[in-house]
Amino acid sequence: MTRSEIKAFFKAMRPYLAPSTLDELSDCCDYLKLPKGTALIQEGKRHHYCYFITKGAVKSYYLNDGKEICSWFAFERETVSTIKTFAGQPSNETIKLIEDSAFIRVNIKAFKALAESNISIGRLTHELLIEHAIFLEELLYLKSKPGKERYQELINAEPQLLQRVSLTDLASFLGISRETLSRIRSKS
Amino acid sequence: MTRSEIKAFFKAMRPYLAPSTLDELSDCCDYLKLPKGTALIQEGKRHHYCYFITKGAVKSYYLNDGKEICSWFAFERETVSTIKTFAGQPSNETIKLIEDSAFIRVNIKAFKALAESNISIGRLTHELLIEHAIFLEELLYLKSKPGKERYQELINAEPQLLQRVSLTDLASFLGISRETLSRIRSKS
DNA sequence: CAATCTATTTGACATATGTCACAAAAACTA
DNA sequence: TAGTTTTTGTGACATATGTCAAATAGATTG
Repeated sequence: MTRSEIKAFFKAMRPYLAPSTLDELSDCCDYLKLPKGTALIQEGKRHHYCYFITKGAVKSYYLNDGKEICSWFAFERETVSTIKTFAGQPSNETIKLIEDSAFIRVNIKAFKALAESNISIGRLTHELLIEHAIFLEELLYLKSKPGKERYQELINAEPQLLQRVSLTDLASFLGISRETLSRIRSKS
Repeated sequence: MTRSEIKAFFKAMRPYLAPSTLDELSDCCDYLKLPKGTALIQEGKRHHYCYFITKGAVKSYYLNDGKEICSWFAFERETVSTIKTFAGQPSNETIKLIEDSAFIRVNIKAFKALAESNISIGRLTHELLIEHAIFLEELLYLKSKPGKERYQELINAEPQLLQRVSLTDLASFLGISRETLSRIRSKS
């Protein structure tokens, strides 16, 4: 992916970013492709990058009694990091690729420095934080419902999930057992 | 509460705020006392203020099939708003006082304008957003556990909750029925 | 393509939790 | 304080969900 493609990516994401801002931003970025199964961020470790998915898919999870609990999935054009990473603290989640994927990667320190010197990048990080919080609130709302409704609402809102996420991961995300998910699906 | 008490409140909250910044900030604030039961923010409506609790307690909830589902509680020195309110959108939660309470109130537009003109207020709003996101992630983590553990971890982390929150609200927050909470409590 | 491995489905069963009804306790109110 | 309302606790029961084991389907590899 060329530098001008990186700029086009951010321009599509936030049309308000001026050409000079896109120059500054893309200077801090690099591009990388990684195979399915790679861990982008690991539970318990500090990381220094924020990622934007240009192709592929990831899941975020943490371990509870040795069992993976999925907290979310992300796909093309979505921003991927953990808030703890953003805050400079060790992550409490692992982010792993569930497909061969490609990312634009930004160093968080450089990103924050830019945000302080360039007001529209400041606006971008502010908006990313607000969107992340809204996303988390929607997750909480979803998770407050009974399992059956959780599945149906989710599939209604994002039918493409079923094509790209294993039912095992989906069940753990929904907070129900694989078997229960299978039964919910066979009845509807 | 006098203007200098308001300044002292923010100074205690963020020691990095300079006297001149505290002046600017406190100019946008007012102070108000409200009785138990008052709704600070209502589901479906747009609101224009962010609150800081100086005394008292609130709960946030939304309705599902006519039933209240508590999403969080907040107490002295905590910041109270909804992220949707912050984003200028109608709130999807109602925030109601569960004790007679007192607040410092800031107009969100003025707060955001200050954040753009004064870099340390910008830092403050940025930090508030990050803390809110971390708070939501911890809630999600808590809610991914079985009901019994949710209760025990919560009471372990915040024993004072039991003194200030009704068991009905606590059960709805934990996502279990009142009766189940009562049984969990009587066994432990 | 056969062989192997992984993911998903199904059955049987135990258990946790919700619901409803009612009792007891506590908090308000006049 | 007595009466009323609200909150909390208990019992009985139905049901949803988890767990374990095994079968089936699907994917991957040589």
